[in-house]
Amino acid sequence: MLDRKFILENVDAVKENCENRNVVADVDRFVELETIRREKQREIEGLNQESNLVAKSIGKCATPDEREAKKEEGRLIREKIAEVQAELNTLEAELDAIQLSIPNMAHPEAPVGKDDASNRVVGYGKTPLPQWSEGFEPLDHVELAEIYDLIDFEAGARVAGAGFYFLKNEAVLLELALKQFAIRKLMQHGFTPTTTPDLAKNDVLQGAGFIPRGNETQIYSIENTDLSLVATAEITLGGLLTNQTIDSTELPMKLCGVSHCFRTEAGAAGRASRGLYRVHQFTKVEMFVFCEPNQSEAMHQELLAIEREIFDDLEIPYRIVDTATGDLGGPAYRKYDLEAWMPGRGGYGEVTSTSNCTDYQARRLNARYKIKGEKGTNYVHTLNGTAVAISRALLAVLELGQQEDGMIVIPRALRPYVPFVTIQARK
RNA sequence: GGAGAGGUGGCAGAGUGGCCGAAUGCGCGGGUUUGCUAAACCCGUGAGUCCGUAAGGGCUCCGCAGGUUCGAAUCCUGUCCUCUCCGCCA
Repeated sequence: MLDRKFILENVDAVKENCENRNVVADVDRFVELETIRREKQREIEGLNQESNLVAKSIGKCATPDEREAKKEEGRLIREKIAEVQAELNTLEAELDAIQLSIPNMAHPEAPVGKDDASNRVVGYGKTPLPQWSEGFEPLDHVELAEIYDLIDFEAGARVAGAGFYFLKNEAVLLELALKQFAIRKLMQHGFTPTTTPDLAKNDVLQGAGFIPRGNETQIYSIENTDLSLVATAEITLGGLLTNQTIDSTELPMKLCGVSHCFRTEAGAAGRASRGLYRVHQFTKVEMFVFCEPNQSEAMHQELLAIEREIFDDLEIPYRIVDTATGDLGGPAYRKYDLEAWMPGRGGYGEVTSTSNCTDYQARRLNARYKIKGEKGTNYVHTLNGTAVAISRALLAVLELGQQEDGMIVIPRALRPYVPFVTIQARK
């Protein structure tokens, strides 16, 4: 969330930002309420002071009568405090709701536009688009999965419903290979590997900017608990520093988290994509960084560079997209996506996403840092980026690896991790 | 899952209704002394927030949320977490 004082002092900029991001938030109402809240807050503090003074004076009272009079005085003040406090609580609740709905400010260079139509392509990967002979029709991964017996969507549907799947045979080893490959690469780049819980408390979800319950939620929640299945390890890794103040010497803290990711994909039903592209569960290796504010832009470039390296190594052609304001989501200040070429859909499809969330998540999570020898603390900046989302990466590897002679060739970068170089058809 | 114990500042650890934002020790910062280092000694040392140009002052915070009271780290309720023992289990 944004700082309340910042909102008050930058009303026009905040409103314009909401508009650019295609978000409806009642900023005017916020300003109105926050102004009243501040007055009430001061009133309460004054009353508390009075109350404290009365309480302290009681010990020095000479006579019992004097004592009783003071007690009565204190009692009255307490009643008054309770009254004002109740008003304050009502204000807080409404303020909090509005504050949550106000998105992060956007990077001044992020393309302005209502939706993904305004996304800007800012680069391409090293690998050229595949060239097949005239007349050769590449299959999509669903067809390939059938012929090579790699994924069983029907069994997934029988067991858990549409959007679930069983990986089989070489696909299982490829999942493990992609994980290994990504984790080792990140370790080389100074990331500490972790596996994270696949569940998190709803507070933590909210801190990361996810809404655990509600009609449009992406999140599966666990009945009779305040836990939800995570949609990404970004949630759990961000939660790592909840209510923590760490020393600046520990920054930047670069973490890599492996988790399962669960998404309801509510509202996406109509345009649900075929096969592995949009599924309810997948495995992901995620990058997450806590850093000082002046480091975050450079870190963001570093995360993007690592994503490029991974997909260049996997010999997957892609383009880089600078995400438009309207498509950023709440917490992101700036976001780059890598979109891989997917022959089956004859177009590009998102495979990674890296965001600089500045202090937007940190404020809600209350994640701070302290510089030794200096007074006070400050909010850290948080960044996240996909290293490999297995389902979509696997999709691309299979579709791009298919050969006209009927084999699927595995990218060189993965060969150290699997006991095969090609996959043969089974059907 | 059951029984017990406990959660206090960077750490250890006092504190069972007002003299406590919190003793003491360690650590940390500064200084004195000393060929250097060390030791010894002295001073200082939590965070958030509000008012103020500042000096300074107010408010809040002893896991978290409520409650009792003129007054709560201290009493009560709930909750989370940690430890010990038992049960179960990969």
